[in-house]
Amino acid sequence: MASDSVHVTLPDGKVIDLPAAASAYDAAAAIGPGLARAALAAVVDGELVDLHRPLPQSASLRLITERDPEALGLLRHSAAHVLATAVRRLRPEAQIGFGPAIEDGFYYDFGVDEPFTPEDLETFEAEIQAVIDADFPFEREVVDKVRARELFRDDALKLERLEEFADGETITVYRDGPFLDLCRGPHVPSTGRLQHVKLLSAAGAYWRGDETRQMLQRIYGTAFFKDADLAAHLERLEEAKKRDHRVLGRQLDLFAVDARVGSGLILWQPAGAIVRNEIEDYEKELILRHGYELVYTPHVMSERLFEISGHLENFQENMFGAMEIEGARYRAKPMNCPGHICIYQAGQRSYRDLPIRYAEFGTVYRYERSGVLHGMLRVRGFTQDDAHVFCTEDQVPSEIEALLDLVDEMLTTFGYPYTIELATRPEKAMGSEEVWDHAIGQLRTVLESRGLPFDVDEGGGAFYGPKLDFKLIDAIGRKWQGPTVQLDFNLPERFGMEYIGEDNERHRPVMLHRVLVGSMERFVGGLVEHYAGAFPVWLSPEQVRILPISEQFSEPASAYVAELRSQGIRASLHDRESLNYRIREAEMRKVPYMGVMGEREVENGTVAVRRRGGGRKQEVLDRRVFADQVREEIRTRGSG
RNA sequence: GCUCCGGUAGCUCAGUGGUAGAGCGCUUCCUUGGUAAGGAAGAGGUCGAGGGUUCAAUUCCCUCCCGGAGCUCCA
Repeated sequence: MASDSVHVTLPDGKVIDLPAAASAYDAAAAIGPGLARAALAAVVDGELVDLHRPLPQSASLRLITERDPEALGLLRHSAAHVLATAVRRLRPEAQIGFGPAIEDGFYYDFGVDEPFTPEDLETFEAEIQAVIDADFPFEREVVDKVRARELFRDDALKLERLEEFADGETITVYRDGPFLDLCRGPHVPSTGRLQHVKLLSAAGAYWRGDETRQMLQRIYGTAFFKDADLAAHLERLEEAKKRDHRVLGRQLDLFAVDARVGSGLILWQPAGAIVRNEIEDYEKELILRHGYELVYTPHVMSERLFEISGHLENFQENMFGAMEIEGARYRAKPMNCPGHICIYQAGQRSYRDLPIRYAEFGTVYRYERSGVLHGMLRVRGFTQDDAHVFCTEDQVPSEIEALLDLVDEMLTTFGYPYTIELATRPEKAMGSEEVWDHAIGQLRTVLESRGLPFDVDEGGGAFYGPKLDFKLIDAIGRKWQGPTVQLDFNLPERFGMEYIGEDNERHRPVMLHRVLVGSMERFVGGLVEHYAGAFPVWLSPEQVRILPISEQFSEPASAYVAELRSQGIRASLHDRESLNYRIREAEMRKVPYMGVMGEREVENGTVAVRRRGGGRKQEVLDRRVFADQVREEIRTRGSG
C-alpha cells in the first residue's frame, strides 16, 4: 500500500483505499457507478464539502445524495448561484449581494437601478434554464485577500464583505461558467444538477437588513430534486393562499377593518365575536380550574405608572403617544402587567396568599410600523389573555410546571402540535446578568426535568426577563407564535413589591407573565387558517342550519330550530331558494351540520343530517338524538 | 418607516382623455324544490381623497390616505 494513498472509512465501517488526492467522487465511483452519478456532495470528517474536493489521507466519508437531509439546502444554495449567473448574464451591471438557501427555497439580492418586474422574472427563469443546460461545473478556489479584492474589484458589496475576513482566514470563491461569487460553499458538482427551479417573487430588501443602507432587489425562488416535489410545494403555497384569514375573514364575515377606524385596528363582526367569545369562555373555565382569579384594569393609565414600570424607557417607541387630561399625561397601556402589580399592591400580601394568579383579557395598544401590519396577525390594538403569577422564588419551578400543563391542555384542544424555545437576554435589558442567568437556569431546569425538548433563542427574551416561547404547528405545517411564559425579577423590584414571609420579614415576590393564546386577534386569525375556515362545532358561529325541502315545511323546521336553540345550539333556518342553492350556501359558509326536513322527516320526527364537506352522504336521525349528538360534540369541544 | 405594486358597485374584477361595465351578492316577482347556483326584472358607483395639466380627468402629473409583496420588528 503506497504511503501517500487515501484511506476512507464509510458510515458502515468499511474502509476503502484510493490513490493520493482522490476525491469523494472517486470514492463514490469506487463503490459503484450509480452512486457516483447520484452523489452531490460529501461529509468528510463531519464537514459538508464539495464532491470533487481532494480527500485528506485518512478520513471518514459519507456521500450526500438527494435522499439526505442536507441535500435540499445544498441544491437551493447552488440554485441561488445559478439565479445570479442568469441575472448577471442579462444585467451585467447588477451588483451582487447575498444569496443563501432559506427554509423553503433561496433568494439572491441584487443592486440594480430599476426594480425587477414579473416579466423580468420570466426572462431570468429562461436564462436559468440555459445555465442549467450549459452544465457549468461549480469550481472552488481558495484565494487570499489581495487576490479576492482583485477578483471582486467591481463588486462593491462583495468588497465590503471581504473586509470582514480576518487576516489569514480562508477565503473561497466559487465559479460556475461566467459567474464568480465569494462563497463558503459547498455546491453541487455542476449547474446541470439543478433541474426544477422556480422563481417566486421579487421585493426590496435592505443590504444586510439595515434600513439605513442601500435597498437591493431580492428575488425569491425555490428548487427541488423532483418535479413532483416542486409541484407539491407550489400547491402548498396555493393552499396557504386559500386559507388566508383575510380572505376567509371577509367571506365568513368574521372581522373587518375600516380606514375610518384606523390601520391595524380590528372590528369583530358577530360571527368572529362568537369564535372569540367561545375561546374566552373556554379559557376562563380552564384557568379558574387552575387557580387563577379574574381582574380588570383600565385601558388608559397615568404615564407615571409606565415610568415606574420602565416601559417609558424601554418600550416607548412601541407606545401610543401621551394624552393630557388636567395637566396629567396618560397613555394607552401597551401591556397589562403594571395594572396587575397595582392590584397586588392594593393590599398587604402574606406568604400564605402566594402564589397569586391574576388573569385578564386585557386590551393593549402598541405602535407598529405601518409596513408590518397584516390582517389580524399584526395589529395595533389587541386583546391578550394575559396573566401574572406572583410567587416566592421557591414556588417558581412548580408554577412553571403548572403552566406547562395548562399550555399542553389548551393546545391539545385546538389540535396544535408545538415546540418550545427558551429565549435569553436581549441587548436592551433590565437587571443584572446574574439575575438573568439564575432565571434562565430555572426555566431550563424545569424543561430538562420534564424531558421536554427545546431550542434556545439567544437574545430573544423580553427586556425584563427570559421567556419560554411555544411555537404552534398548524394544519399545513406552518409555525405560529403560541403561548409564552416570561420570568420577571425586575418589575417586582421597580415597584417595590413585597410579601410578609414566614419569618415576619418583608420579601420580594417573583413575577411570571404568561399568555396562552397571546393575542385574541392573532390567535383567531391563525385558527381561521389552521381550520381553513371550517371551525369545529364548538367554535362555529353557526352550528346547525335547518333546510326545509319547501316552504311548506317551514313551520316544523322553524320549531326544530327553536328547540335546538333552547338547548344552546347555534341553529338557524334557511327556507328560501332551491334546496340545491341552500346546500351550496351552507357548504360555502362552512356550517358543520345541515339538517334537511321534508315530508318524510316531518312525518317521522326525524331530520336528514348532512355533514359539512361530506358530500351527498346523509344520515336520517331522530331529532332528539341529533340534538344530543351535537350538544355532546360541543361539550367535549371535539375537533370534528 | 423604506422599495416596488395596487385602490373602479357590498365582494371579485374588466375598461376608457369626452363623467362606466361583468359575475356574484342585494330588492321584488314568478317558481315549492330531496342534497353544491331554477327563472325574470330592478336598485346600486362624486372610478380612495385633495391639488395640478387640459376645452374636457376615473384615465396624465404631484401630494396624502388605505391595501398588498418584502426588508426590519413582533402578541
